[in-house]
Formats: sequence, structure tokens, C-alpha cells
Amino acid sequence: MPSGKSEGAKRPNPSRSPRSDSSSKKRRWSPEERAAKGRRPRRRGGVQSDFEPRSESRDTRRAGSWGRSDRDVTAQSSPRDRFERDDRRDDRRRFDRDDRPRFQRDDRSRYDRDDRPRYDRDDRSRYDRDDRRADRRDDRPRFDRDDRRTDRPRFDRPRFDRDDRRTTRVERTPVERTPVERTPVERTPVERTPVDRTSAPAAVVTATDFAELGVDAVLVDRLAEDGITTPFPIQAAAIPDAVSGRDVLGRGRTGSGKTLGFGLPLLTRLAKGRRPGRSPRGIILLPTRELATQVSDVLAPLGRALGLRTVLVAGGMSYTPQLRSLEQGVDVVIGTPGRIIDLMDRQALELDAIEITVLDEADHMADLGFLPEVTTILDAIPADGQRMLFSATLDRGIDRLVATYLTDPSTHEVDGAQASVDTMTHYLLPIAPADKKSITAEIANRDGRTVIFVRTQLGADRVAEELRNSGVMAGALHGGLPQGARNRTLEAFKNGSLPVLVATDVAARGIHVDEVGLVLQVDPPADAKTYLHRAGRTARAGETGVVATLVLPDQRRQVRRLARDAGVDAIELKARPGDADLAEATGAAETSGDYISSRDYEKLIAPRSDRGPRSGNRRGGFNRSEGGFNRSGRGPGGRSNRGPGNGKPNGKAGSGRWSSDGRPERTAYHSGR
DNA sequence: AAAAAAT
Repeated sequence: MPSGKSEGAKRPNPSRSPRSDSSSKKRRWSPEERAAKGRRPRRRGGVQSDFEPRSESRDTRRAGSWGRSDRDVTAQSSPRDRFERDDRRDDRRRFDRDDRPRFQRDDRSRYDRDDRPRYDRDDRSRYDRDDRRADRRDDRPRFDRDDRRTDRPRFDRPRFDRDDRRTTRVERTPVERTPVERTPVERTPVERTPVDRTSAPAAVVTATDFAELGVDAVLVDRLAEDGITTPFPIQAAAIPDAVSGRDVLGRGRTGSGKTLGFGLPLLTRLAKGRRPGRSPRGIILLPTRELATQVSDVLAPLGRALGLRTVLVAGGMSYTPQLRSLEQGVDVVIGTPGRIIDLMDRQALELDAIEITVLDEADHMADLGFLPEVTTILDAIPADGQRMLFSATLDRGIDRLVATYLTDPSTHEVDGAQASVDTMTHYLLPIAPADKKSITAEIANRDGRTVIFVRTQLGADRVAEELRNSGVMAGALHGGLPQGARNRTLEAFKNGSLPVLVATDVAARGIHVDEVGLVLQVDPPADAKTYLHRAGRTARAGETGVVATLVLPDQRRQVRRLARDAGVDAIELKARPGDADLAEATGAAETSGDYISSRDYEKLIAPRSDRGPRSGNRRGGFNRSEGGFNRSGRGPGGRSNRGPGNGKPNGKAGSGRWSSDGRPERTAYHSGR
């Protein structure tokens, strides 16, 4: 087998492995050879692309034009375009594949590898993995997967739907669903699209109290006891249709009162058509346990006033109370998808008597990670019932759910998906990477409640710990914590003993805490929707609030764009530690540096001495009765680590039971100096 | 990436 062109040496190129029969591998043609044989130049896998003959002179290429397609030339002529494209993976890939000059490529990868990300990335991914494994490894994934597989067939159907949806949507929906019982009278065509798009809600709101909206008189009285007499815009808009039994899509900005928007009509309708039987007739699905708990806390007392029983069905909590409630019979299930399916599998929960279904944070529930479970539940619910989807950001993502599960919904949007313009101030804070920790600490050290958002669970733990090391009392909240710790941390934050909450996006949506004066995004949000939801933890129900986002040099473009997409008019303010500007904008204050031991923190979050789940009479999200609280702890054992005098019997803290719920004692004893 | 069920 003569090898094409010998260079004198007989040995094959040592870098090429021999074939299995130990004959030498065929040598690649050089570009010139390829050309001579009428082949097109190789496009990948070789070094030759740089030597490819081109029309442009070398100088031209050096000047930055690697393009030979019109596209690239265009891109080159508009630097802005080029950069924007550069941000996107697809394009990056395209550049790689094509003939991007080598120096560019090397440049980038060297930057990636060496500079910023190295320990960041390595550390993080390693920890993340471990973290995840610790959380999930042995038990969950296998089941999850199996579960999902069984879901898939069911889930494939919607995909099928997707193609059909546009054309057959109108005919198809009625066919699949059994004819609706509701009388046509209730569905006046005129009411079909009462979209209230207005930033001046008062002009549109006609009803001045809940009774006029059709809410049950008992509920109206009960609400009045709490001082709730005037409906918020989203409530005024959505409640009448919802009470009449129509399917509803509701969008109202964060903190605008959506919970009552669907809760009141749900309870009103169930109270009206009382029906014997133990199976629940209403169900409300939510994406996080905290949110489910909160909604349950709001609606349980209202339901009780009507003689309607509710049950909170969410993971991480004891089965027994949930099972017992279901056994005794409940009217409304409020919960998260996983445990609901769990109890369905155990035959403890039947959904075949459900008349009203609500998806809160519906766009999130339509996310890929949630959709299978959500559809599993929706498929188990009789098709002729009423369905309501609510969120601050209702976007196209819910189309499939709407097409499959809703009939002729009426849509109510109030103030669109935007942040409230007049009560929220947004800052983008470009900072130097080296300042990130100290600026975070200074901002967190402000007076009042602060929520800090980070991207990962590990990040939440780390930032909270760093803050305590700088003398700022802060606690982490994320899905990797035991449920008990999650509850107690949030409770401490609500009652004021914990001024700073460092959270993942588990707390991005829906969670209501009064008087959160500032939201600080240490990691930028994943998208504009997340920006809005995170921001919505402040400036709730008429309060004012500040949203500050730290921006590292290479995040500027991305974050500006996010803010723009979120419809936010943000002020950019370059920040250095100690800046007067920063202090004025955010209330940032120099930290004491007096480190707070993990022990002092654990005391703060320690389990209450009286066991048992939550006492039923906890006030829900709509009270504004919280008093003030002390600022961050100053110094080890600082007095402010104790709860404030707000009546919480927290005295028995130090019980040491904290470690018993499986959380390893942190070795926080490396002081930052 | 996070969240959501644990036997």
C-alpha cells in the first residue's frame, strides 16, 4: 500500500494511531491536494482552515474580517451586532466551526480558562455536584426518572397538540373535553375579552367593595375584620368572571393581590354549591412549599369562616396531618405538585370531584421542569371544571396549558407584567470583582429588611456566611435545606429577628414579607421575568422599595438588557465600597467586621421548643402589623441576635436541636482576617 | 440553575 507522498521517512506520523490490522492510516490530503482532486476544502478537524486560500489579503483579515459570507461582513460593519451575536452560543459555535482566525479563538479560551472563572468555576461545579448528590443521589433521581417516563406518553400528546393547536384549537378543545355544564348565559360574548390595560386602575375599577364583585357576604365580613375592604385592581377585574364560573387568565404585577383574586371566587363558589362527600372540590397548585404555605395561611381562615376545610399538601412536611385531613374530608387542597402526586399514588387523595383548579405562578408551572407533574395532576381532574391561571408574568409559555385545559378563558391584565413604576427604584451597580464581597456586606448592613438573591444553593450558604463573618446577621434560604430550617429561617425573617435573607430563586416568586426595603441581586437573574419576580419582593402593596443589582464588568451588557426587557428604568451607579452615593441610594453602611459565629446564628434559627407543625392561626400575607427590628448583629453575642420584643416566645433558643435535622455544623471559624 | 416526593 504505497503511501501517497513520502517525505523520506517510512514511519507513519506518530501522532496517528495505526489501524487495527496495524497497517498505517491513510494520510490526509493537504488542502492543495484536495483542490487538485476537485474536493472542497476541509471545514473542520484540521488546521488547514487558516491556510485556506482566500480572496482577502492577510491584512484585511487581521483587521478583523474573518468573514467571507455577507453575513459576517455585515456583522463586522456593525460592532454592536457583532458583540451581541457573540454572546449567543449558536453564533459562537458557528464562528468556531468556520474560519475564525486562530488568534481570536485562542484568545477567548485562554481568557476563559485562566482568568476569572478558574476557581470560580472549578470550585462551584465541584461543590455543586457534591451538593446535589448529597441531596438527591441515592433516592430521588431514579424515581424521578421512572416517574417521568410514565408521564412521557401522556406528555407526548401535548406535543402532538402543538402542531394542531393553531388550526384545530377551536374545534378540538370542546371535543376532547366533555361538554361544559355551564350555561351559555354565564358566558356573555361581550365579556369575552375584558382586558383592563391601565396604569391608572382607579379609573377602571367600578366596584368599591368585594360584595359588589360577587364575593360571599361571609367572606366580605371576614375580610373587613382584617381591614381589607377595597379590592385591588386585579381583584376587581378578575373576581366577577371567576365567580361566574368562567375560566380565567389573570395577570397582575407582583404584590397586587392575586391570591385573593382567585381565592375569594374559589371559596365563594364552593360555599354556594355545597355538596356531600369527602373528596376535595377545589385545588390550588403552587411552585414552592413556602408559597403553598403562605396561600394556605391566607385562605384557611377565610375558608373556615364558610365552613370550608383546606389542607396544605406539600413536601418536606409530615404525612400524618395531611393524611388525616384528607381522611376526614377537605374542600380545598393547596399544595405543590410532588406531594400531591405522591398522595394520589397512595390513594389518599382523589381528584375526581374537583370543580375548580387554580395554577398560581402559572408560567413557572409551565416550565419544563414542572410541566410533566402539572399535566399529570390536571389530567386527573375532571375536564368540565373551572380553571384559573394566575401570574405576574403570563407569557406565551402557558399557551399549551391554556389550549389543552382551558375553555374560552377571560383574560384580565392589570398593569401588565411590569414592575410598579412609581414605588420601585432600580439601580444597576457596576462594581469591580474584588469589591463584590464588601459591597454586598455594606448594602446588607443597611437598616430594615433586605432580601439578597443569588444563583445557587451553595452561593446562598456562602454569601450568608460571609455576611455573618463581616458582622451582618444573615440567613440562607434554599431548597437544599431541611424543610424545618426553611420554615424557621423564613419565620425569623418575617418576625424581624433576621434582617437579611440570602435566597435562591426559591424565594423569587410570591413570597410576601412586609417592609422589605431592598432587594439586592448579587447574581444577575436568569431572565427578565425572574428580574421582575425577585424585584417584586419589595415595594409590596403600596410600599416603596429599592432593587439593586451588582454588575460585574462582563455582565454589563447582559444586565442592561435584562433591565430593559423587564421594562425597568434603572439608574446606573458605579459603586466602590464606602461611596456616599451608594449609601444614599441603598442605605449601605460600613460593616463592623465583628464576626457573628455560626452558633449565634443557629440560636436565632433554632427550632421552637414547642413542637408540632404550625399553629393554625398564623396570620397570612396581608397583615402589616410587624413592628420594627434591630439592625444586624454587632459583634459576637450582640444583643440584636435575640429576637426583638415582638412577643415571639423565642427565649428557649440554644436548645442545640438544630444539628439534629441533619445539617452539618459549619466550620465557620476562619475569621475573615 | 432551581424547584418539586420520598420509600
